[in-house]
Formats: sequence, structure tokens, C-alpha cells
Amino acid sequence: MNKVTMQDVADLAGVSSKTVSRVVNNEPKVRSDTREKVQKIINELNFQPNKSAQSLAADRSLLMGLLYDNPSSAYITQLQAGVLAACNSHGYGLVIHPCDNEDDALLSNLQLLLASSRMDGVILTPPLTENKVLLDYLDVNNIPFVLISPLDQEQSTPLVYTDDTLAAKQSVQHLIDFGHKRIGFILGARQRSGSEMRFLGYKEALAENNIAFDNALVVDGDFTFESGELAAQQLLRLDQPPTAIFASNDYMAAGVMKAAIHLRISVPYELSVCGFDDLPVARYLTPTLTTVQHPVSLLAENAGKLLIKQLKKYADEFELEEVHAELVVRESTGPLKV
Amino acid sequence: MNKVTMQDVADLAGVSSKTVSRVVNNEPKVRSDTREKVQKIINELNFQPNKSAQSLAADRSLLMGLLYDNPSSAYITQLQAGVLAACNSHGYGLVIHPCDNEDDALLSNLQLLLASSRMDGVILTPPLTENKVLLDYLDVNNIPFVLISPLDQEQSTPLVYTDDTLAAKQSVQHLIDFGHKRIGFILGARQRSGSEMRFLGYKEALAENNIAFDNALVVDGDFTFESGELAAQQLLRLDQPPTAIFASNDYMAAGVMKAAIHLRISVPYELSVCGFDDLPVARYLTPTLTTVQHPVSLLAENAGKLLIKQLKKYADEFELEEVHAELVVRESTGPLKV
DNA sequence: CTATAAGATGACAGCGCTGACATTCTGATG
DNA sequence: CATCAGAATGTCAGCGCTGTCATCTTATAG
Repeated sequence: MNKVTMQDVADLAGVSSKTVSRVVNNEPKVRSDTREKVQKIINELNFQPNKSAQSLAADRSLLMGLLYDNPSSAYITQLQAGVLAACNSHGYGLVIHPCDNEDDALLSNLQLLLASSRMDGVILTPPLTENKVLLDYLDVNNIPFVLISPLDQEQSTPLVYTDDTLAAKQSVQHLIDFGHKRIGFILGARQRSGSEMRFLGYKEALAENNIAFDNALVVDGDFTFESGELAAQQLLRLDQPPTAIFASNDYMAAGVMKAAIHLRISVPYELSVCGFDDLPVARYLTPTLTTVQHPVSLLAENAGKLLIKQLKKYADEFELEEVHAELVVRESTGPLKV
Repeated sequence: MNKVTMQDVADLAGVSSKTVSRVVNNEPKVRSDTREKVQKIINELNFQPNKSAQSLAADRSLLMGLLYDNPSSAYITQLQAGVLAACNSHGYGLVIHPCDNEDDALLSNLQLLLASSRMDGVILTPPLTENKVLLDYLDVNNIPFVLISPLDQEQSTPLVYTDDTLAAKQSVQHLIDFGHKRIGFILGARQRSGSEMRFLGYKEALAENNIAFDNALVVDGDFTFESGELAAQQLLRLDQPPTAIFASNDYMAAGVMKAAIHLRISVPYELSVCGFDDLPVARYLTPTLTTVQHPVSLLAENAGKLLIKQLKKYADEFELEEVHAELVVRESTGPLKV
């Protein structure tokens, strides 16, 4: 269909094809009037450089990989949307690859993938961000990568993350504002950065309001629905049960709701429940779930841009947007009503 | 990293690079001992043909597009997983593209995408399967495509779908087996093939059990949570309300559950609820939702294979697996208990 | 007004593969 | 055993682009 080549543009613009190439690739050392002239013809002809030829000649695939091992499809689609946005606006293609972090064959599968797609760089999401074997492999083979929400945010590797601490703190403050003093907390999987940060936010909120931290109110979870239900059962059977529960994600919050229903505890009248992430399920529960909206898509877009910055020889200028997680108040939280 | 070229393989195998190419592309007219000899070297060297070079020389991108406009991320990830499986095992790359079927710019966006990625073919999912403008464009530009679950399954276009009629019939039978006679039905969006088929299954089940069809028990919906809630309210306020409700998808079933909670109707003791699709939410509701597991992933894999069959000059032999939607019985259905 | 360096542009090979066509091999036939 | 069709394999240009290096142009200093 689009059979316009660089040479066609060059002929019409009265320059060499190499100069057109320079314009296309945003290279310096092109006089601005030449650049404009060429760009004009490019637009007129609707010229699209042939990706295969570019890749072959420049020995770059113009492809980035997005690796994930996450059971939440909502998270995945947001992730993809964000990275796609970054890719599309910078001429990159996206290769998506669902992984199994526990699988021994992960690395060999990945090697195969990398060999066949020759991706120029990859984006990693938790828990792959902590997979040393994988990271080493990428390092050794000189494949640039960007981490999304890794555990250690101080490392020198390029990475992006949101300030979950602040968001969690605000949510707990929201509960405190409703008069809650005994607030249960359900931890997420220890391997995820979010868990730690969210817990920190919880503790900070308590401290700021002079509420004593009670270890009995903190229960382990692993981000699954079932773990949330179990944790809630444990919390609600305490001699002094909490009047509000903050779960580190929405699936666990859904589990809390289930436990409450079975124990005939009414939400929010006898128990407030707050989740984290704002997954679709938050809207489908009854009552609807108060939670924290995690800007996964924006975060992913930033990750994509960060990677492109590393890959492009002459990167366009662009800024990374700041991203914040924000509280979404729905029906599952409120004042105690006895 | 992988700097092995076809020539390297050729040299070691004592043949010309063209013969290696023949082996790689599964072309006929290669003596089987030659083929084996070459294949052996390919394996030894772990040779991976350079995709860019292949594309450039053969003027095929080895890419297929997956276009979708579906709010359910669970559906999307299953879809992707299926198509990816087909792609990976046949050397194809996947370009995912979330669309907005209502957007006037859809086509121009797509043209841009097609021009830049030069996809060899595309897979369409509802409601894009009914987008005449889009289909015409693909036809005119000679871009092969495969439809997943289109409205019209009799057309000549290559397509895949599941027998939702049968699955729906079985589900309604399941309700009837529990002694239900007044069974409400919530329709899905009319533009989706599933709606019609599921409704048909409902009617067939009633007929087979000599239960009179009552139009008052059939209410419109559009596959959204909210529409399910509204429909349920309407049904449950009838003079003779149904004792069971079959919703055309899980989101609407979740809405039914919400309506039931608000009307203080206990599920499943006073009302049985059955959904369709087996989305993750089915497991997170309380009680858990009886539903029909829709084999989206397998369906998508078949679609991918079907497309590859059209694209490859010398396609490998493979069979399409039969796919069936199957009932998953959980807690939301049971006998009436008054 | 010339010398000189830096800036701009062009020429051209070649990335790794495949298509078209040329050549060689093979076995069946009389 | 020569003949010949068809099967098997080889030769080579060229896909559309970019890297390298050569050449030409311009601005600046002396």
C-alpha cells in the first residue's frame, strides 16, 4: 500500500536520501530550512519509513519488550496502554510477554524471545524486577531495561514508581477522620515494593494522629482474595476487633468484605473497608469499595519514555509526568454507626 | 548477541544459503536428507533468522494485529494469551491495538498503524467485527483478517466462535434441575453475537422442559454492571418475580447480586443467579457466582492459527481445536429454600 | 580577502534475507 | 545406455534503509 520510499522523498525535495534519513531520525547537522523542506515533502507524501529496512540497516529492532507476571488482568491492560502510548508516539513497537517468575525455564524462554525478536530494551514489572538471574542476564547482554515499582528504589537502574506511602497515609487518615481508632492492616506480598510502602503509610498516619501502633492489628496477606478473607477472619475475631480494615489491595479488600458478610458484620456501618489499586472489582462489590487509584497507565508510559530515552541516539525532548496515587471514596467506608 | 546468519549455517552444512532459506521457510522441493542435515546445523548453532531481513526481502512484516474494543480486561488478556500462543509457535509477532469503535478517527488511526507496522493480517473482536467501514477498508486493501465471534457466523469470511447457545441451554437446564420454573433472563448488548445465542439457549431449555416462555421475564441489558442491576430490579419487582436469573454475562450477574442485596433477597436461598464468561469477578463475589467458562484463550489461538494459515505460503499442518463453553457451578445457584 | 575549521550534504556499500531464474542432478523410459 | 522431464540446488540482484567516509559549503579569524 504505502510504497513511498526515502528515495522518492529525496528526489522531490532535491536532496540525497541520506539527508531524508537524517531528518527522519532527528539527527543534528541538518540546516533548519533543509529540514523543513524535507519534512514538508514527508508529510505530503505521507511517507512512513520501512521499519524492517531501518532495523536491518541500523541493527536495531525498534522493538521493546514488556515483561510481566501478574495475575491481575486489569493491571496488565493498564500497563500495556501506558507503554503503547509511549511506543506509538516514538516509532517503537511493543512485544508483550507474560512470564512465570517461578518457572525455571523463564530465562531460556526469554532468551528465545530476545533472540527472535531482538528487542532493543525491556520493561520489567514486579516481581520480575527482583529476579536477579534475569537482571544479570540483561546486564551481561547489554540489553537496556527500566523497572516499574521495584523493591529498591534507590538503585542506579532506571526505574519508575509511585509514592504509595503517601497514598496509604491519606487513606488511613480518611478512616481516622471518620472516627476510627482501631484500624486493621493487611499486608501484601513481601516481595512487592507496594507492600512495604503502604504499610509505612499506615504507620505514619497512626503516628501523626497519636494512635498507638498495635501489632495485633497487622496481619499477613499475599494480595490474593483468599488471603484477604483469612486475614479478615483473624482480625474480626480478636477480642477487640478493628472497626476499620485497610487492605493492601482490592482483591484482599474483596476478601474482607466476604468475611464480613459471613460474620454478619455490616459494611460500612459496623466495619469500614478500604482497598488499594482501584481495580474494576472495586466497583462491582456491594457496597462499592473505597480504594486508592493507582495510576499504572501513566507510570507505564513514563517507563516507556525512559526506555526510549536510553535507546534513541537522538531522542526527542520530553518530560516525564509526575504521577500520584489518589484516594477514591466510595461506599465501604464511613463513620461507625452503632 | 545472536550473530549467526544463514550463510554461516549454509557453510557448515555445505549447501547454499538459499537452501537454508528453503528449510527455514518449510518450502517443498528439498530432499529430506538435505533438510535434516541443515536443520541439524540450525539447531546446533541456534540459528534464528533475522526478522527484519526476512521482512524486507519478502515484503511481509511477519506481524499480525489484534484489534479490540472491549472494556473487560480479563477478556483482553485471555485473548492476547491465545493469539500469542499461535504467533510464537509460528514465528509471527503480535501488534496489539486497543480501539474505540465509536471513535470517528478509528479508521485513520488504524491506517496509520497499518502503514507503520505493515501488519500482514489482523484479528478482529466484537464489536469491531461488525464495523462495516473497517471491514471494507481491510477488504479493499487486501489485508487478510479473521473474526472472533461475529454476529453473522454464516458469512464466508474466516471466523471462529463458540457455541454459546448450547452452554446457555445447559446453564438454564441446571437451574431447572434445581426446581426453578420462573427464570429471568437479562439480554446482553444486541450488537454481540453472544447475546443472541445465549438467549436462544435459554428459550431452547425452556421449551425442552415444557416451561412456557414468558416475555415479562426477559429484560434488556448491555453487558454492564449497572444494566444488570437495573434489569434485576425490574425483574424482582414483578408481581410474580423469578426465582432464578440468568444474566448474559458476569458483570450483569454482579449487578443482579447487588440488586438482590439491596432488596434483602438472599442468594441462593431465595434467588439463584447465573452468569456467563467466568470473569475473575465471579470468584470475588459473595456468594461466588455460578457461570459459564468462556474459552476465550483457545478461541483466540484458533483465530491466530487460522490467520497464519492464510498468511503463510507453506503453512505447517495443524488442526484447530474444538472449543466449548462449560458451566462452572459455584455458590450462587441452588434449590429454592423457603 | 584568504586560510581554516566546523557544518552540511552526498556517495555508496552492505545489513541478511528471498524471489526469479539458471544450473545440476536424478530416476524412469525406451 | 542415452534421453529427458522434473526435482533439487545454486546464483545473484535487490528489498529500503543507515553507517562510513568523502566532498562541498559556510562562517570566522587573521
